[in-house]
Amino acid sequence: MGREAEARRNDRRVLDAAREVFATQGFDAPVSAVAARAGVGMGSLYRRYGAKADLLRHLCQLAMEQAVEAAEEGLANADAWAGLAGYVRTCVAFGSGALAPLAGTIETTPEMWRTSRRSRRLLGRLVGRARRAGVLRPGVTALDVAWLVEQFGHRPPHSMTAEDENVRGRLVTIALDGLRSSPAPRLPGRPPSAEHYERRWAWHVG
Amino acid sequence: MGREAEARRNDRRVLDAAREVFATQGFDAPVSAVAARAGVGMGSLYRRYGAKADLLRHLCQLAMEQAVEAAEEGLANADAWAGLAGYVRTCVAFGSGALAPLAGTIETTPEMWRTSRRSRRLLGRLVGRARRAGVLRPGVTALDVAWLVEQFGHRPPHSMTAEDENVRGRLVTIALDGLRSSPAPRLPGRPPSAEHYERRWAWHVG
DNA sequence: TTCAAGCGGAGCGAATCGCTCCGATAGACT
DNA sequence: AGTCTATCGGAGCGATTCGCTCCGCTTGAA
Repeated sequence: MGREAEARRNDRRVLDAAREVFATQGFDAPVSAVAARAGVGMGSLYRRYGAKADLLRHLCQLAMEQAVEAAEEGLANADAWAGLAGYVRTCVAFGSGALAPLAGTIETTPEMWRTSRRSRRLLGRLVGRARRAGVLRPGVTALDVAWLVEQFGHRPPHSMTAEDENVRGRLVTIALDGLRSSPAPRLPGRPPSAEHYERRWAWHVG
Repeated sequence: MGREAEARRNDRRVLDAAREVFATQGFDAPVSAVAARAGVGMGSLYRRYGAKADLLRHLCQLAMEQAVEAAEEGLANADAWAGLAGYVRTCVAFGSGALAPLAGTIETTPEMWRTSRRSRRLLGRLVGRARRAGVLRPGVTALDVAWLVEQFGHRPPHSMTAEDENVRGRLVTIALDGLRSSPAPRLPGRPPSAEHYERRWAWHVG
């Protein structure tokens, strides 16, 4: 195997190892654990990613691209409900919300913001279509769905504002009504705000 | 204020501060942060709790007692569904599942095991009553409800076994059906096992 | 056979954390 | 009022951990 091929194989291994190590040990797991898991030396890892934050950013970017892909697949489904349900299942399955604890701990690149917004725009279309088809519970917004996805693969949030409580109250109602064998009433509280959803990712220096 | 009263006040302050600090910063937050938040010196904190693990164990114990109380309140409600729903809402509200990441990181005392089992027995009665009343979705077990509560106040799990996937698949279905304005089908997968539920808390030395 | 590009991992410096120890403080008792 | 002493607060110690660098070694190419 040539050096070039080995480099590509190493990059793949590092990415897989990073996903697994950070998912199981949390994001403050040592970089050496990632390198060991990948069967790669620290030197190779740090030549590819100049710092731990770079690796984490790349992981975020890949996860968001995966979410975009899931949304496009959902929209490709002719059945509006099956498309939305498939999106949620897919995102939860690959742990889309698992990177949420990183919010505010790493600097976000413009590319990350672009991908995030693209993902949310696609989800908006998915939800809007379901609403127009009449298969969606009244009052449910795209951000409700985004929060729901994120909640399923989440450690306790780093800050619990009144808006967070509002969001959680909605999710609890959803889960409760899913549990109950009866028709579903309208959701309580206010719809989540996009500003609140984004603000968590603002980087706090120092 | 007498020394005795000050000691009691300090104990309360430490507990409140610990809950807040660990909830917002995670369980590896420094003990000094708890002391600072409580407005108490390290000496006072460490005289009451000989080690950080002692403080965490006490926090677990209190949370489980709160869950027991919530279950008893639920059973006191004549309406079987309202009782169960109230239990879930209460547990999620005070972050009953927030201590789950501690599983396996601290030694569990016999008293903790007793309270845990008492809590689950009460939840079993709550769920059984709802089932007999016909207000509960078919196939839902007490542990389904326990997992659901825990999932809503959770960072990404430390280990993702096949059984974890099974559990998560159930929760996703519940949440999805809560989202959907249609009657709810039977839950997929197998019911969660009590052994799996408990095993996470086995202490791994070293 | 020689060269150098790329690899692995030992180890450094810094930062952090759990916990101890002791001077300061303020009720309790005479 | 004066003394005693139980309790308080927090500076600092020792140990651990982690991000990252640096260098000797491997291995494919010329």
